[in-house]
Amino acid sequence: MSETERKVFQFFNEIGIINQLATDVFQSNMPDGLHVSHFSVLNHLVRLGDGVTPLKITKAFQVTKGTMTNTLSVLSKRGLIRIAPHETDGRSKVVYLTDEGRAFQKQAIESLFPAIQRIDEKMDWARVIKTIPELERVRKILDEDRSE
Amino acid sequence: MSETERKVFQFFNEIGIINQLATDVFQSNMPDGLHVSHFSVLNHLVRLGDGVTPLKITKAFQVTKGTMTNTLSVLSKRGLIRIAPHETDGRSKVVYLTDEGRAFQKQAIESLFPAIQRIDEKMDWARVIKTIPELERVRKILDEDRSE
DNA sequence: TATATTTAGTTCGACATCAAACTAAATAGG
DNA sequence: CCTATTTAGTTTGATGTCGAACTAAATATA
Repeated sequence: MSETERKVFQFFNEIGIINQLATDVFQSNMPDGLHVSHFSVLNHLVRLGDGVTPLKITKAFQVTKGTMTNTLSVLSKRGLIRIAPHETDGRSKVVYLTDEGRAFQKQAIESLFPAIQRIDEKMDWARVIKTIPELERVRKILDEDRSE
Repeated sequence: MSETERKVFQFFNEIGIINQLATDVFQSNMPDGLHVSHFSVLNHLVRLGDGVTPLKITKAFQVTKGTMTNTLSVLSKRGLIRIAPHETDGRSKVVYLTDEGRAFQKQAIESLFPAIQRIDEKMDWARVIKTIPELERVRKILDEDRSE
């Protein structure tokens, strides 16, 4: 294994650990029985707009359709989204945020601010932010590779 | 939400997506019924040395003891590790790699080379590698924050 | 138009993971 | 020493996720 290959593995390893640590912090701030995945879907709908089909969300998150069926049904039972039949396609459905869903998303994000501030002194956010373009590049390449 | 906060969320979001895409590639290269988590434990033992207790591995991966019990029992049933009683502590055990376990780890890593080469043209590894120190810094800060 | 194929979503069985309760061994405090 | 507490690991029930089989609707093709 070459030095470059070793570094590449280290890169993905660091990514994996950071993801796990960050997800754990996030998860510990989720209320009663809600999972990060539920928040993620709500967040997606807030940021990119609701009124989309389950399949579109499935594609965005790169999960199976069965997983999304489950996630959406939990959100729906909680009253955080509303699932309506599709106007023109009898196979399909359309997902809408409810007011409760929007409120939850907002509150969940705010609940993270203490954690961010806790590590604020140690973290040099400017440097962290500088890595984003490169991460975006990597993400896009991996994403293209997947769909080819 | 400030611009910096927005960027911070974007950073962790990119990390999450990259992790998922990379994990999926990795998982699709795992043979018959083995999971990335199984490989990760083997890899950990190869890199940092075997002959350690389950609890130590549990701490390293930041999973619950129950999860590690399950992971190790799968690896043991597959003959990839050997679990022996602890010499001096009757509550504890010691985990050793078998030859099969070492071979599997090696083969699993090699199985990734095609995927790496596939995206090699598009990816500027030098730039990717340059982000590692910053990722390490972030990882360490999150890790310290967790244990405090 | 009638049939075949594709597409959207659900269901099912398997498994990783978690939190919490539990067992057994080691250690601490009296 | 004896009891209480801590520690290492297992077990149990719940849940998120997956892959594969399935249903129903839409579209393509003949």
